[in-house]
Amino acid sequence: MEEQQVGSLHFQIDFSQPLYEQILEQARSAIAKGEIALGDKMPSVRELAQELRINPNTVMRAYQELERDGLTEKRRGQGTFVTSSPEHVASFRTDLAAKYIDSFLEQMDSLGLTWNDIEKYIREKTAREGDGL
Amino acid sequence: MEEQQVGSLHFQIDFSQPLYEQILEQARSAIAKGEIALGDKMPSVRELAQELRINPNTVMRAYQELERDGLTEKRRGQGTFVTSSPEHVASFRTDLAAKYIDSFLEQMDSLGLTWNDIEKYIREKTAREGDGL
Amino acid sequence: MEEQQVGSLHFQIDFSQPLYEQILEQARSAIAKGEIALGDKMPSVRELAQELRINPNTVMRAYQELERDGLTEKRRGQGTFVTSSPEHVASFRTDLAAKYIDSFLEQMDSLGLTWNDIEKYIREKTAREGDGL
Amino acid sequence: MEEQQVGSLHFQIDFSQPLYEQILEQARSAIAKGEIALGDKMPSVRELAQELRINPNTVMRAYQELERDGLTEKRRGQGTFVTSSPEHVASFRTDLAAKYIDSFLEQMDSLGLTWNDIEKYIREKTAREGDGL
DNA sequence: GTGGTCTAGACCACG
DNA sequence: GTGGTCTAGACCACA
Repeated sequence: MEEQQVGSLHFQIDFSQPLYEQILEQARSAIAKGEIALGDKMPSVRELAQELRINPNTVMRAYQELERDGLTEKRRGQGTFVTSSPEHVASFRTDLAAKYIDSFLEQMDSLGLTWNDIEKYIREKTAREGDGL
Repeated sequence: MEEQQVGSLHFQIDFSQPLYEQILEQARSAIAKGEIALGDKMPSVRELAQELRINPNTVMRAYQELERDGLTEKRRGQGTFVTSSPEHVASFRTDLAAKYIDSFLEQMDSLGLTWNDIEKYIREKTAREGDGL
Repeated sequence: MEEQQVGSLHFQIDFSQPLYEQILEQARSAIAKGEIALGDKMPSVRELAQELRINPNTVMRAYQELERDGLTEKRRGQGTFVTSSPEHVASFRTDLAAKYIDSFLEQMDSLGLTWNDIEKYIREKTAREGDGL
Repeated sequence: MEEQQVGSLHFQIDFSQPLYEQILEQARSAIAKGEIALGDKMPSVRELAQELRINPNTVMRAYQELERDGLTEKRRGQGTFVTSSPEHVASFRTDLAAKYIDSFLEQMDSLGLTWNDIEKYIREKTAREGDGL
């Protein structure tokens, strides 16, 4: 239940999953949802490591992956910045979503469930939560 | 692209994922979809290991998990059998599906995608494939 | 001047360039030139680290990059293997070569040299070395 | 895509490479190609730093390197000037070109590519671009 | 045995 | 100050 605010980002990490993956995914999500603006400076590797009380190498690994995905850019001696290209973000989002959806459909198919079954579940779930759960 | 038929089951394994998980999931799938009938005998650990050319311990681990899920039962001196209770299978299927769906919705939400976006993607995909691609 | 033979590979490392890059490039080269056969097992991370007397993490970083390039595959608990797909190797080689050539042509252009100048230099060089230098 | 005109020179810098190297190379290129004439005054360190909005130390480092290469001279109280010796420029160009070519040939060799392969690629590329692409 | 993750702490290049 | 590379050494999951 570690919940941390660092600059305009907030992180929640637990120790049952690789830390660098959690940082990666939460940073990705913040960028994809626009919670951190295009062109903005990310927290520095050291700063983030200190705040989350983890090793800088772990943060760096996540940051390298973000850059490989085209979501951030490093500027020597200045820090890490969110890409200022909306196209990069959009195409990344689309690609990842497609990957997630396809693998989800495979999972469902492996249980013998059809798209109708899924829609039904979602409708029920929405109704339940709409009722104030 | 290793594709193997063992008794009434067929397996497809690749080495970039935990082997025991793949066996587990593919056996689960066969039971959930009725590809192997309720009450039927599963291949023995040794037989399956030999056919797939993997370590028996790896198969064993998958079988233990299946039994813990209530999908199979061991009978002393006879081997491992698919449960003969349709209720077990049904409830397992529902639980797992709910788990998959919830985690999928979380993934989508982390990318800032709504249920409408997902439906649109699916419709397009279905159309594409329906056209004979 | 460290020169090392490890299995069918040989490495030569110096400390004026990132070690992981040197390992990466020399392993790439061995695969591209067929010095290690498709499908063959690479030295394990630990083994290579021990032979080259460097840290396993450094080797691992190079290996991760190789896998990202599609030149190797990891098999859990078994080790790292050269891809068995000749297409992967061929396309990797082509892409990388194109990248090298393009950037070389830019360098030459920045010095105001034309393709003819380059050919002339090469012809002279070949002649010199053919003369037994 | 920062593109800047400073006096008779123009610079294009990105932040994913050492800034001082980019300035060095682009200044070199301008001198080698005669875009700035022999004996001409270079922009002052301060002026260039201001225009490119980078740290003066960074520009200084590039200028020191240029002088070490014999391409420029500092004159007390007057500034930095392009050398007025065509021989200096010519020999520098030849040396650097040789260095580039040799290292390029090594790269190609590490991929198992011969001079013929390279020529073929170049011919195709030229054809493609000649067609008006 | 294999690879994967993480820590602590060092030193370097760049701005 | 920033990120980049490396070491030494620990613990984990998988086969």
